[in-house]
Amino acid sequence: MPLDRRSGCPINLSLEVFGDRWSLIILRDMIFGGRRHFRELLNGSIEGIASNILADRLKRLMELGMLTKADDPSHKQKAIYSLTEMAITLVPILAHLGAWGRIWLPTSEELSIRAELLEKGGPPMWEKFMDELRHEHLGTPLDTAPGPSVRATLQAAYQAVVAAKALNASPAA
Amino acid sequence: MPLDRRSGCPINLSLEVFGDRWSLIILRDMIFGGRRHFRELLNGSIEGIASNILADRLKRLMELGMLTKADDPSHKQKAIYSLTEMAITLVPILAHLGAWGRIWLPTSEELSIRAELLEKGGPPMWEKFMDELRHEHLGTPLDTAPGPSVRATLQAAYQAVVAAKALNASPAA
DNA sequence: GCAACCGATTGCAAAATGCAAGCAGAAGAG
DNA sequence: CTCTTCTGCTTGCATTTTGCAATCGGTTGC
Repeated sequence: MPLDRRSGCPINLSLEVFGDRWSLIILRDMIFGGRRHFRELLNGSIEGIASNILADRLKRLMELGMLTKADDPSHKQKAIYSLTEMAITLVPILAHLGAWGRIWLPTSEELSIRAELLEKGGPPMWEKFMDELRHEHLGTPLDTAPGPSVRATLQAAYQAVVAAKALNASPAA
Repeated sequence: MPLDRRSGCPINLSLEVFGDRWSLIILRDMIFGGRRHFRELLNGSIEGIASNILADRLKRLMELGMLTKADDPSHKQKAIYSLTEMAITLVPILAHLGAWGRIWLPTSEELSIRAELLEKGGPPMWEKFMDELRHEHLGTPLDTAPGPSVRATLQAAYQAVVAAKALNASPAA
């Protein structure tokens, strides 16, 4: 999957970066799922990526400048992956993509609630989320008011839907 | 390339629709380039898609509900492809994608001027463009004021940059 | 009549993907 | 210390997708 520069068109070049089935899934799991380690990404995503593909994509995303890799000080064998600013600025695109998919595709309710919330939150919420990601991955100071993180908010909404569905499936006697 | 529903996540489903190298390029050429025929798409795109891939993708995009196909009354062999509302609502995503690519990737100046203009125009310009596309592809009445179309505006900017570059390359004696 | 053009299709080589197994080394439990 | 588990990642191999070039039956313009 070489970046063979088929043309200098911004859309084409963007597609050469994540116009495949897995790159954006990996970034999604890092951004929204907070995953930082190889195994987390391997076992964590619902879609079930193969380990060789994951290794290849991580390498590729690093070469493209979307990720960096560092040793985890707490474990000599662990590598920790970080998003770069380039990857963090994908948040608005992911938000739009999620919103579009939610409208037009057969999404599952519990998995689309996050997209809905992110859409409703709009650019201010995206900015807050990006600020949090910068803090988490780049070490920059948080300039937003303390409180529940955007990721925690989204995650809580997801859990609430899952719980509600479980309740509906087996209602209290 | 089956839509095998790896998961009901909106982002994942979106990727199963256009998470490949060509689908979005075809849509880009239809949306921004105004191309409606097989040959126009085949020869028109700078990236040079193969005819079998183009045929396959057009079929797939039709099955997904992004395109429709009709006979061209002026030519018994010509088929005319139209965007559906589902495809037209990709405009904001394409605008964001173009803006992102323009910042982070080595785009060429003449090809990125359109992305820049579209970004500067913001949501109002996107809405106007979508309205024009609906008129063109779905036959709905235009509800915007008459005047130069968004596509014509973008195209003119592109031509201006090309002309300026040519002038720079061989300045007047 | 005849070349150019229409939307594709075919055959084939090359590349990407998916799957399962395995690797060396480090950490944790007992 | 030993045994098991976990770490990121690699290997081999079958299947699928892609890219390229040639071609097809039919239509159109001249």
